Amino acid sequence: MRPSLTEAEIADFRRRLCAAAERLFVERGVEGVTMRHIAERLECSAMTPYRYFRNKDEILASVRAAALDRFSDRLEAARRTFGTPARRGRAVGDAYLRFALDEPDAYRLIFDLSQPDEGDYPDLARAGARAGRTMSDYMEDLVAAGVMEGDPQMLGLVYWAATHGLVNLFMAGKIGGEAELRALHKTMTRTLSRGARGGAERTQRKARAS
Amino acid sequence: MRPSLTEAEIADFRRRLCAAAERLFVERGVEGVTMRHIAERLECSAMTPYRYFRNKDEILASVRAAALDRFSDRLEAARRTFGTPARRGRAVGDAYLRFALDEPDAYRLIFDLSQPDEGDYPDLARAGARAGRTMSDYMEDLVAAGVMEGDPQMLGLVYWAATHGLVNLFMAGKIGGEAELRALHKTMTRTLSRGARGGAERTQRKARAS
DNA sequence: CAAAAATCTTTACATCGTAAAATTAATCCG
DNA sequence: CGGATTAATTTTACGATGTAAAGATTTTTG
Repeated sequence: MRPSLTEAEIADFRRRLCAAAERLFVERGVEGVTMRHIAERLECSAMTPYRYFRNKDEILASVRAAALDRFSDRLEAARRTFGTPARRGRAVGDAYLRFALDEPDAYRLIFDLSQPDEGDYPDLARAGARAGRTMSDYMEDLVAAGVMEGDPQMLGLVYWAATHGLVNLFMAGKIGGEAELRALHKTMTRTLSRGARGGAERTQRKARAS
Repeated sequence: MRPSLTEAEIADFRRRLCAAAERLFVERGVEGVTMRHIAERLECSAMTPYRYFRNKDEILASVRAAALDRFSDRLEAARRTFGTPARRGRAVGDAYLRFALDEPDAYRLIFDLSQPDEGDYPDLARAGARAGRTMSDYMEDLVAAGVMEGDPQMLGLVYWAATHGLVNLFMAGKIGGEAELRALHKTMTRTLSRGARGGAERTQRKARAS
């Protein structure tokens, strides 16, 4: 009988398919990535992808997971920077922004392709969790170094949320140019860390008083 | 000849159509709001809506603009609260969160129905601009009262972005419950205003030194 | 009552995701 | 070599979607 597909063949096809889907996303936007267009790029019929993915959503989840992993790679690389914890912290924040700025397609892909039911796609869940962990690890560094005070995970969420919101506003054209965005982000970072440190000081003062 | 539709008739039909679209969004989610379903609710043919709206996108833009206006109403009502500027400030922040919490459908509607090309829909643009202005006005209050320092519009953007990000994370189930969300938001608000005030103090110190 | 014109409905088309059936291709066994 | 077997792929088909074009309906006016 005809030989079944090798694990490697499957992996290879999946990779090529995801790459095609991503190029389509970049070239034609979200609604340009359709089964039939993907198949066209791969020079196969519209149904062939269904031997490699359950459905379109699984494809999108896979593409998104890959992008999220590239994102996490960048953040983690920044975290391995030499220098004081505070400097490393700044490096991670910068890395976030730099990723959004010089790979805007990947960034948009991560957030535009999101769907309500992430739970059904383990790869995506893993990638999402990893990115989240990277952000809170980064905060943990700062807390350990006494630069910030509070629950690192919480601080990570807030910082991440604020940065993402800023990038969103930038991409929607609500913020002038890259320079303004960078300035805003820097101010925000300073503000957040000063605010958090202020909190620590007050906590100390309170402790001393009692 | 047959009489043309009154301005009032048109407005009425538009209102009913938007209401139907919104109910569909709430009951069946984004992808449940289709031309044919809307028409069914209105007991007319699938093509009738096209006498009142250019296309589906214009309908979505209209629904979204209405929701945005309700949102702005709430924020502006909070801004009219009695008390110190700081108290009013907190009231607006709380109003934002309260809106997201007790009208989650309206909140999701505002952000889920967003599309790349808002420029083609003046109503939506106006509603969006109004909401943005409300946020920066709120910040202006705080700056005028000396609670914060910096460009109000910038502060508004950051605060709005961070709050929105927080709500997003909450709705994605990344934050435990409402209590946790409220706590996070409160911490964030405190952190941001302390940070901003810290910035002001430092600026003063700097000014005195030179 | 016929003409005119505005509203509304019907029909039709391209596109979408994908289920089911039909086809092709590659291996094994006699 | 030549079916038989079975995995991979393609073809065909279906129901939905947004909406263009054509047809039907309704109401006012001469």
